[in-house]
Amino acid sequence: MTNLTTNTIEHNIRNNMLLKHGSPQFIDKICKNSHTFQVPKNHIFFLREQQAEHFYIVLHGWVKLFRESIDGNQAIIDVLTSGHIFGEGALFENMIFPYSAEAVESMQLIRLPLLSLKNEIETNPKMSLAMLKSISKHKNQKNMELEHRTLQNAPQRIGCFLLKLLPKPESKEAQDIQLPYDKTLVSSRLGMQPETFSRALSKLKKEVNLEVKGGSITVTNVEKLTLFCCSACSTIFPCGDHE
Amino acid sequence: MTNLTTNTIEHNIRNNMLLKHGSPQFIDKICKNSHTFQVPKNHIFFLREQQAEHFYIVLHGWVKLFRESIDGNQAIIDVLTSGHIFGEGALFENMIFPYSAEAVESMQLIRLPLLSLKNEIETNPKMSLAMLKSISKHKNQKNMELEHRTLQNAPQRIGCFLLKLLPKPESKEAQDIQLPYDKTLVSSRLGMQPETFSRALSKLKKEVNLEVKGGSITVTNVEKLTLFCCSACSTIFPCGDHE
DNA sequence: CGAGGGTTTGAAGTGCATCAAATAGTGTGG
DNA sequence: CCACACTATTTGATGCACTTCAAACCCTCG
Repeated sequence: MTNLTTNTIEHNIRNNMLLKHGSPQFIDKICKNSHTFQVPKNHIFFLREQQAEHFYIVLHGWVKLFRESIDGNQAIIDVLTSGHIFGEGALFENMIFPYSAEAVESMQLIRLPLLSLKNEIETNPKMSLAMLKSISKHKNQKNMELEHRTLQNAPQRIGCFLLKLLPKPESKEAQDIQLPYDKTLVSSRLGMQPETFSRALSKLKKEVNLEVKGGSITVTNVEKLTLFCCSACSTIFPCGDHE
Repeated sequence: MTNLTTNTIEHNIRNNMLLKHGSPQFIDKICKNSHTFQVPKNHIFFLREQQAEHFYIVLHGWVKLFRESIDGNQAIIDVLTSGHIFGEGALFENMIFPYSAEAVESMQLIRLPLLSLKNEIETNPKMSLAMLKSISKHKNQKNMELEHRTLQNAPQRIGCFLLKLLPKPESKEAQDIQLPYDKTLVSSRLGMQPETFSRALSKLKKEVNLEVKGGSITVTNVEKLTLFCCSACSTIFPCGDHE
């Protein structure tokens, strides 16, 4: 392990919303027991139901967390990128991963020992409070997603997804967005078919004056977009369904 | 407050999955600061966005937790009965209720001080761990619900709802079920219209040999029902989407 | 018995899925 | 740098699931 990677790892751990609340000893320990590695595109590197010994931080690239039904369909749990951790949920599931994880593209990860985290949560009140905050936030996002599925149609859900990508959420100015991963994945993240996504996006485009060129989208009228999406929803953007 | 109610309250607190992990001083304190009261049918007794000072335990009856969109539709978050607590989520939302609460029928509640709970979580590691377990479980249920919305159709979602009501989940015998609240509410809990519910239930009835008489349902073939619902899902019943 | 809410049924419409095929875009080896 | 292969995306045609609107039915309760 080069000094550079060590620094990168430490930097990532110290900046992670959850881990940074750990004690110095804890940080030290997991840094020492950490490991970075590369995952090739489309590689599934752990499976749901599998015994969990590690959790992960994304250094670079995107991971897809998902579950598969008996008859072969999949439901996307989340799609994460740099700085986000995952796999830690196994702590509350008898050390069994509650979802599978696949590299959306070639990707770099930090692997960290789950037992150390478990121990830190159990012994450091600061850490367990941080964990509470973190899970609670996730739970809220899930509630928002469920609300979206219930109350919003396909174009509105797409619009909401775009709003979350705005570089300056608070500003009303025209803004450029780049879709973070391919449209097929976006569509399944939003619980619809690729064809539906395509058609819904062009409907949205007409409705709120987007400019779409491949994965690049310009939102000319943020207010119009906000109104279009959030009127079906319990909260107006920015609504907390973030990160 | 009669002695009887005091005992009832204490009994409920000591048996609550979350609160029972509190310290004796905490239990004492919240018992002293507790209050039971009756809520008439259809009464909305707190609103989303409202400042939260209390959380609640259901003594008797059913509460509907929900959010309302700008243009007047509602999304059901949960429907709870005896022994369940709610409103505690405000702790992680700057003491603001993240949903509204309405009595589905005339109902009895225990009201408890939220700040005491906050304090206990912050000072008693046992309690914060219990809270972690509790929220984590809720988060999982939300993930399951989202999966169901994505992968199951209306009859399957209803079937899944019925499975959770089985008095002997592990047994394969024919079993009787009573719908816990009216069909309109069940349907919106499952994210569908009452008409859809009605039609989907009769489809399910043909498909897996149910006997339906108003709100009473006999599942004659548990295995068939399980297969029908869970083949669309990532886990076979009993699947953890419970309580 | 009659009023009112819950539930079912019917008819028609809408949105999304599915299947099939065309098109655009990307990376590869020559 | 081009042609090819392969994948992502779009478009068209059609079907199905769920919704919507309307009306009938049923049940309970005063």
